[in-house]
Amino acid sequence: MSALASSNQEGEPQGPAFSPLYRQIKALILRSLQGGEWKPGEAIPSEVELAARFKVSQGTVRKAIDELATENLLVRRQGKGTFVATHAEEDIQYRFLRLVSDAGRRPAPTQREWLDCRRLRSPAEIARGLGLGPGDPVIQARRLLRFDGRPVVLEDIWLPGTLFKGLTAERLAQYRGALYAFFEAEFGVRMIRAEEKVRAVAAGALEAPLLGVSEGMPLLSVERRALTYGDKPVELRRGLYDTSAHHYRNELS
Amino acid sequence: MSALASSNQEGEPQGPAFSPLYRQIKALILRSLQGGEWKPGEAIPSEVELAARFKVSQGTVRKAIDELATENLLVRRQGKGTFVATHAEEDIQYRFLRLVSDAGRRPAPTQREWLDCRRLRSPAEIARGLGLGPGDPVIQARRLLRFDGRPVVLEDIWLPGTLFKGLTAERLAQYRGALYAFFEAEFGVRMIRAEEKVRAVAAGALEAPLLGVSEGMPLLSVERRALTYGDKPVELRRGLYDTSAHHYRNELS
DNA sequence: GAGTGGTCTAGACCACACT
DNA sequence: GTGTGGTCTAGACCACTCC
Repeated sequence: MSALASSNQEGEPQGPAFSPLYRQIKALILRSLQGGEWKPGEAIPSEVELAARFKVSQGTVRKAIDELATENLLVRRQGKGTFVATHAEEDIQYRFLRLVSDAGRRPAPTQREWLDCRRLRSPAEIARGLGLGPGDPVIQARRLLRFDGRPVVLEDIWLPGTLFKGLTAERLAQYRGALYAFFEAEFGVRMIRAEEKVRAVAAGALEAPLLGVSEGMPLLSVERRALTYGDKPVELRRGLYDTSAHHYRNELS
Repeated sequence: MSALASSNQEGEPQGPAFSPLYRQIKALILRSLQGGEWKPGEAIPSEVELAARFKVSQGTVRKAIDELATENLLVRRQGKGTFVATHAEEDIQYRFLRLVSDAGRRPAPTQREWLDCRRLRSPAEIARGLGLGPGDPVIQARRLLRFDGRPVVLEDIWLPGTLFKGLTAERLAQYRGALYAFFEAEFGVRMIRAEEKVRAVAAGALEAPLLGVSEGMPLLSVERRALTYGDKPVELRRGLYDTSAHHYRNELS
């Protein structure tokens, strides 16, 4: 028997149904992750250790970890241990970037150019998307991604100012590697999942020259809302993709 | 002990690594699904029954079914049984349609209009995508989807002629419900998963009037390749979406 | 109450990585 | 060899559905 909340004895009539033990364990592990007890890239305690700590069987811990692994919060490595997922991993970088060259290669941007980075008071729409009050400080940055020298992606990024204190254009320009790895290492902000809204739009007079296309040219507009633990939004992004030699790839199942 | 291929005793030096029992069970269940032993919507035998049939423990069958369930091939229903997934289910219809109204509603098309349906010899590009020889018979159909009366999606669909014998414009027009449910019920073809390539394009002179937009207007081009068992391609689709009041929604994780 | 999937346990053994 | 995750088993009990 574990020391955890046992089944559903009594309780309010409209109780939240029934939560199996392994989900309670999962919630505990999640809290440790969120609280930073184990840092991204580090190993968490072994299954037997956790089983002992929580006073449950190894199988129950396993099932909790299984779910966290399929949610990409943990990574299991046979023979080595279970590790906190990180955007710094070579093969996980640009995990959220769905852009692929028409030849099928999944390109890492060959060049990133920061065009702007400023702090300002949040416009109402941005504040709403980030769950902030209107007028709260936000950081806005703009960058251009090139593939094989050609500009393909123009992105505007909004971040909550309080979470990303000290973020400057210099530090952005300096960092090599994926942006989310940077956020993780420098600000302790982990992107867990994201939602995107994709549309076709016409290139505006301001953006067109940056992407090297003519005004009115169709571009892919990709609005992203990235979330961290507890589904808290921590980034808004609006990308304009030139899809004349690339496309947005998606798997349905 | 089971009667199945036991671990990796000897074998060719470059054996395919190691296949756990539950994966072999999974493969067997998959074969039965593919062979039509259980039809879409029907219940498969209970876990204990399958365990007896395959001479393994219930836990092993469970793990096999677990994987098939996460791949959306089976659906578990506590207390009732495990069922073969079907596109005919109310809440699974339009499972692959990522289009959402900007208000956030996930619309079932209020009207579907078939504009064309013909048999022809496959163009080279289509044949390649469907894994056919050039000149093999294919069916091409075109339809328009309306939401709240407004045309939003114009789709061209290509199907292998041999798999969809007897498909006519009349039968298409007659059927109510999702297209994939129709394919499943009438031709025994089950769509398992799909890949999509999304781009922004300009409305052409021919398509623009059908969608009620002006020529040159940016549209979302969605190319889909749908696969059945064994990753065999059985449908190509090219949709043009008017994204002025709708968008393509995607979840990243 | 009978049957189904869902949870939890305890223990044995296998595959893999490090040392 | 030791420790880690991965597989497999057998059995008990729980939650849900239907009769």
